[in-house]
Amino acid sequence: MIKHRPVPASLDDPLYYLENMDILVAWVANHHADLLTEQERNRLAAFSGLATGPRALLTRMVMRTGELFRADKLRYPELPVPESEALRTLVQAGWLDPAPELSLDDLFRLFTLAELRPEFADWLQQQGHPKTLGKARMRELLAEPFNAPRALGAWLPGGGEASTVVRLQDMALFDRIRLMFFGNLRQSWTDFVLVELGVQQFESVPFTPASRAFQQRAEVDCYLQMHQCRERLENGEPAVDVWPDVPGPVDNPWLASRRDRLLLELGRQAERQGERELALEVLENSGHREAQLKQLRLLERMKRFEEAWAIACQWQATELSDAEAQGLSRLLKRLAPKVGADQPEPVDNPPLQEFTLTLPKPDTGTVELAALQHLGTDDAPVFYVENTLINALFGLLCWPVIFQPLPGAFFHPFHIGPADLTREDFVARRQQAFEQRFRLLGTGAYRREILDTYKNKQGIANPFVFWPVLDEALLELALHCIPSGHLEALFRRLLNNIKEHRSGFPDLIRFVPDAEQPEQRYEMIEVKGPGDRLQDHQVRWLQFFARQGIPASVCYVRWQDDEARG
DNA sequence: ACCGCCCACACAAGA
DNA sequence: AATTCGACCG
DNA sequence: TCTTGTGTGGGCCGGTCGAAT
Ligand SMILES: [Mn+2]
Ligand SMILES: [Mn+2]
Repeated sequence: MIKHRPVPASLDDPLYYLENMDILVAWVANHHADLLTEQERNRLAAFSGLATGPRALLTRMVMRTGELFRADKLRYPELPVPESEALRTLVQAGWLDPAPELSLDDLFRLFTLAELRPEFADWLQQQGHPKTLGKARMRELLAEPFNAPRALGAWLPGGGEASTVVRLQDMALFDRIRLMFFGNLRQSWTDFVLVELGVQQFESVPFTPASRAFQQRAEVDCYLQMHQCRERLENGEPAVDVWPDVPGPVDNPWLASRRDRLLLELGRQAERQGERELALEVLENSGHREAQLKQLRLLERMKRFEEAWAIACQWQATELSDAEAQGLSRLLKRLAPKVGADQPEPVDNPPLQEFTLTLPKPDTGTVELAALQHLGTDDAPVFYVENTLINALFGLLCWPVIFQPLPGAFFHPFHIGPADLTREDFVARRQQAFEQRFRLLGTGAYRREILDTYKNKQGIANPFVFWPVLDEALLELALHCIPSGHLEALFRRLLNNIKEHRSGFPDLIRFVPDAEQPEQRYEMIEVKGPGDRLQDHQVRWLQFFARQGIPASVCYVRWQDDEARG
């Protein structure tokens, strides 16, 4: 029987992890063979040809961190053969290097302080260091004099024979197939297990065997190369050294936006490392909004006002998102006097509702909870929901649209949402389906629909639904109190830019189910403690609420004790 | 749905 | 000596 | 004083066990 969908192994099988690996390898060999080199295909075939014991042990190593392992730390009683025998086979078949060169760092990761201390005791004593050095300090001291890699026998001539260290040879290949299968490197073998355990549930969306994350090998290579760049940055490597290895501009929009984000991070690091010219170049090459703004701010700080002004003006002449307009107008306001231009006319932002509360400072709990306690009554209960409520109402109403089996949207059984969720054309590809769901808001059928979906899909992952904060009573209250016209306005803005508009909602929502006016049965409240301030995207939602007549306000909290002093 | 986001909070600098 | 941290596991 | 920018820290199954401080 041909498997159209990889199904995780039962955990009753003691070799469940091997079955999962076999499933993944077979899936890749069947559906991604054209993205592999001849050599890689042969290697995978050789893997599948290994006997159970060695294959299982190799899988265990692939699933663990790093490439180096002490043989005496590989203890897997479920194997059908002794570990030593499986190891021999793997060495003979070229999967393991039995005598790898180890750096000092490798050595210190593999062996404990107690094991290392006697080996370096004499040397440290000669240098006049105390015997009780910690592991990190000891490694620092040894780093320079012992910077050359050595085989284990040369590091530990005394006690070394008790232990062997092996190096996994083909980790890059296993990372590559994991990437091709999942379409990312954040998911892994453990996703199979979490599903079996019931910790995670994913919607079952049909996908054709032909649907996959990558169409060309060059795309996979590009992803892997950018991933390496990011890792190097995280390890503190200077931005100048990483920049030459960043792939050039790419056509694939998904990879292009990943590249934009990488360049933003690279630019940040460059700036922090004092490489201003590099930062400018890198940020200019990123299409990311924050990168563009950062480039302008850096020019401003370097007093290159004319340059910044020119770019900013050019940018402002294009179609701007709310966020761009917001960031750009702040810049233009500062730049105008520097270049002798007129102050740009201020955009007429609607005023926001505000009020101040003075509360006793609670010993425990957050400022949001303190405000909630104070504001909530039996007739007007208050909930601390932030983004979760509106997002959930949207996710539940539009469930079938979100999980519509479009080409390229789903390609393995472990998707939280469609792969193209934050891509430019996500909504356009589903416009009719969304409109159809929104029509339910006009007929009143949406309440039933949302509550039914809440019951039927309980616990199943959805990028808009955070299950632990929801319950039926909250949903019913929300559906009673929030007019459907408001919901439609909120949902349409959300769809307008999912990435930017799924967050920034106020902390609290207050329901007044018995209010006369249907428009006044609820109110959203953003709480700000002393020293906190509204974030940009919070302001943008609040301004939207104000323009739409959606009740919302900002609650500034002061602590009673501070006030006496202040 | 990309080791990233989504929040509050802390500190600095310039107007 | 007691606590914190992280790798590993199902 | 206000505004604005920037950097930080926590939390991501839950439990066990070894290692480090
Ligand atoms: Mn909040
Ligand atoms: Mn708040």
